[in-house]
Amino acid sequence: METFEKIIDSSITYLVGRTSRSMIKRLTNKFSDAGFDVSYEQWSILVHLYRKDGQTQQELANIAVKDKAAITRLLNVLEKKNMVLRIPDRSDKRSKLVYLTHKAKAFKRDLIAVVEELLEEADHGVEPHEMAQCKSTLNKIFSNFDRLNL
Amino acid sequence: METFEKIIDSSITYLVGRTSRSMIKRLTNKFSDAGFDVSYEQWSILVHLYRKDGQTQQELANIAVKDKAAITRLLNVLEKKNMVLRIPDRSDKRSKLVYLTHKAKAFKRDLIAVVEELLEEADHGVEPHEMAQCKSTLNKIFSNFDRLNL
DNA sequence: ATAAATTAGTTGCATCATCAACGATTTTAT
DNA sequence: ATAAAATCGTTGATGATGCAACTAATTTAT
Repeated sequence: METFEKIIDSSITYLVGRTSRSMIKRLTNKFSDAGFDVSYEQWSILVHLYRKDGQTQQELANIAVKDKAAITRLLNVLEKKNMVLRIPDRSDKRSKLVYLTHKAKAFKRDLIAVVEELLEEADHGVEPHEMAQCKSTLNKIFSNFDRLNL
Repeated sequence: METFEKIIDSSITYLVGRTSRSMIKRLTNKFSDAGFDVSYEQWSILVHLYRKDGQTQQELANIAVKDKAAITRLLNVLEKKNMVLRIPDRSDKRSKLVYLTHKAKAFKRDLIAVVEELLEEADHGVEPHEMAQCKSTLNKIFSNFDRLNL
């Protein structure tokens, strides 16, 4: 039945979803194989701090596209693992600034190397131009829904 | 710093992940707005039953690309909502066959209509050929990781 | 024919997500 | 100046996920 082809197997929702899950699974395993006790979700916070240390939780929520409650809990985990510190912001007592620990900084190079490896795995059989085109289309689709999710 | 561009904002991992989450969020809201108490995950089971009723839980796990434990729990929820029934398979006592209830069948047309609307929303500003190309690339990337996740 | 391996489904454990409500603080509007 | 609105982070409730261990049933291998 043609309808099901359209809404399942060949739907952009299905294809994006399963691709996302397969990448997350692969990255989880690669971190673990490399000896790091860091989940994909924890990485998705760390990487933003590697780029810019000392952001507020709200800033992290926005950039990581997650709920601020989710950030609170991920940071609880990262704090327990001695990867981050929460420092009250002197100029705005509502906010906390999140900083990487020495331990987290020491992992930086190796974690990034694992992710770069993963990105190369994704490229297999995909021309650079084709990948660029795919990213561009994904950005359009994301924008469509991001706007609708207001 | 060029590295961060590469591994975050413009990485296929990040783009696929956020697109997936924005689509799921949108679909959840659309179901809810249309008056259906059905989550994206529950839909992802129902749709396979709409295509072919009476599948085993293992078949559903394979086709939905989820853990069989996840299927068990989603079916518990769907059963409580009177959307599915689990019938022991007479020819293999280990298996259960999952069937849609009348209630679930009554929702079929409307749920599919909501999803078709969602897919149209995704298309905004994206040429048909461009969308087809994007899906093709996503399939390649999925295959790369699916193989590696063995 | 029977022991060993495999398969189907469930459950416990740990992790993560979203939503709504809340307290504390800051911003804005009058 | 002060009352109302908005913002930041936390918490509780609920739903979902993956992995591993387990039971029951079926296949397979000898």
